[in-house]
Amino acid sequence: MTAGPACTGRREHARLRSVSLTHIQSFIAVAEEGHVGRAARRLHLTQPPLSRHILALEDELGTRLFERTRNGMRLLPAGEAFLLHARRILAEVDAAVHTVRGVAGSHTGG
Amino acid sequence: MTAGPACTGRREHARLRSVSLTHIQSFIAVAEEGHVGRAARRLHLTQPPLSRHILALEDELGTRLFERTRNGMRLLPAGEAFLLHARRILAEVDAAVHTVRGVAGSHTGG
DNA sequence: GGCGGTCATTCCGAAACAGCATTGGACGCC
DNA sequence: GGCGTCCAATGCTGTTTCGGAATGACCGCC
Repeated sequence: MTAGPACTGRREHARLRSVSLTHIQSFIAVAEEGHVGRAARRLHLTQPPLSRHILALEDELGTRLFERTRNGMRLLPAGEAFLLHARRILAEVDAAVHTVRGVAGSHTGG
Repeated sequence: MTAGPACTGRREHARLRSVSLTHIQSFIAVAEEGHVGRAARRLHLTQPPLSRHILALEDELGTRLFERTRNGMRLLPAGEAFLLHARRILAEVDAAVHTVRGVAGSHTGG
């Protein structure tokens, strides 16, 4: 038996061991800006870690999300598909936070 | 009052600086198990970090999500509201991964 | 009063992360 | 064709974050 966590005995939510909201945010920024460096500034980050975010995401998904051109990054079809989901995920998180605050407020503050 | 990075100069996706998919996963596990320790085992984790995840989430949301009883953790209304969103978020992530793999496969594998 | 079970806290070592400096590739210019 | 420019990728290092063992605090039970 493997010694690592690869037992797969549990059927939790599959792996999202690596996909993080930070990576998703980074992906969206790069997709919208078309440049890693510019997206980095928008996120108050520097270029190298942002570049690594994208690489990690692509590695996790097993597919290239962007085409590297000499003008920057262009979305590939897989990237465009992911972008739709990515936006929805962040919107869901936003909604979750908002909802909880609303519920809490109505219960504590009337 | 908190003097954090409340500049809000950028109107990105607001803050989700702290809310992470790991925390959401932890929250769901605790909500379903009703015990931090048991949820920890299910996640192949130990109790202290999991306890911290919940505390961090509650801190981030500004509200208690669970009622601490001597028998474990019981969901408060705010927690129940968050649970619905939490499940949807993870499902969205799952769908995103699935979709991207599908798109990539159809483009590379024919 | 001792015991078992629960979550919260403290401390420490390891892994992850961001940033700096640099490299490598592609194109335009002269 | 060599050189400078613009872009992303990589090596390396300091810092931060994170997980885990041990411990504390609380409560019911016997």
